[in-house]
Amino acid sequence: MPHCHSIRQTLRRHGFRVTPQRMLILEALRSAGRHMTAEEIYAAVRAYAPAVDLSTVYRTLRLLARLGLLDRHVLGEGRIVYEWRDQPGHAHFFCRSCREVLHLEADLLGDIARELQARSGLAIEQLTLMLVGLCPRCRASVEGKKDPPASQAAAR
Amino acid sequence: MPHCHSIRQTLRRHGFRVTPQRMLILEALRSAGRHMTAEEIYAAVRAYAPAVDLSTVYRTLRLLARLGLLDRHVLGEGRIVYEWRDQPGHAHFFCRSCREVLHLEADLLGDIARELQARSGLAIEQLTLMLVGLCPRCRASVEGKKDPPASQAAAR
DNA sequence: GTTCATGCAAACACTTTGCACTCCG
DNA sequence: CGGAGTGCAAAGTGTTTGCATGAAC
Repeated sequence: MPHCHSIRQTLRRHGFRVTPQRMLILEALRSAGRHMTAEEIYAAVRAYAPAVDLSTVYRTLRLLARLGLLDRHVLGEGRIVYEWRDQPGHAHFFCRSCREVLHLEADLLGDIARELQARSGLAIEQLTLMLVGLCPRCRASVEGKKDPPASQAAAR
Repeated sequence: MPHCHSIRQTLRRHGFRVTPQRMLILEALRSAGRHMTAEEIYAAVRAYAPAVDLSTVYRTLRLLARLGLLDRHVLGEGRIVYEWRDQPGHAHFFCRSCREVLHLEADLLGDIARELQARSGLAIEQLTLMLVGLCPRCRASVEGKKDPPASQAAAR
């Protein structure tokens, strides 16, 4: 666990305790290397420590997010996910067909933030670009069929 | 009600019925001219028709969003709001201090979508730019104080 | 030893669903 | 009239909270 020490420091510096639960949750996210829902994190942690409670996961995620040790994102359909804070800025793409979530390297995000900040006088601390549509695969599979934009079948 | 006729047409065209509930919900959003949560829409509609049920509001919002008659957005903290589809594209800014939501005119959104679409091969249908930070007013009010990035008090 | 954090269970907010009746077309 | 749409009640999700026990420092 490389960042282990600095994490302990961050917790202690703000007057919080270093508990196995907190370290486990961080480690689960770090080693997964992808975003996870609270439920997924709960499952991952319980593989190591079956006694950990879901409420502890929620409490811990909120704390760690506010300490800046991990990021919280709201995806396409309102699903909330967390991820280890490493990539500086990237966008999430939600495919409405296969329900897959893709990460997009978006060098644009920094530019967008700067641009908006200059224009508006806002202090932008977090920027999330959320996209919904069809991934290349699903796009190809519906190609050819005239897709009815919102047929009765599709709308329910 | 100006758009009234084309709305009826859109519903009929897809085989859905025109009901007072559906028209009331659309009208509530149109006349409000701002985004509203399901609960807010429910309250607004009940002012005119007290018998309308909350489940009908949810069912109708989902239907109308899929027909493209209104937009569904996920805001800063995961709150879901709906709004009358008029502005082509704009971003939401959530101030973490006063919890206000500001609309930003973002001419950039179109450009961003085109850029990403070209690079990635994705079919981008919906693009939401979600910002969190401090609005100019709150920014000014915390100026001077060295704000502790995540003090114990702030973190719980 | 204090105090903070956890596990447990219960409450909570928001959204969806099953069903009989209603009313649009 | 037939079936889509509604109101009602109930269940489902995902998340938060109160409290006594247990762990971190």
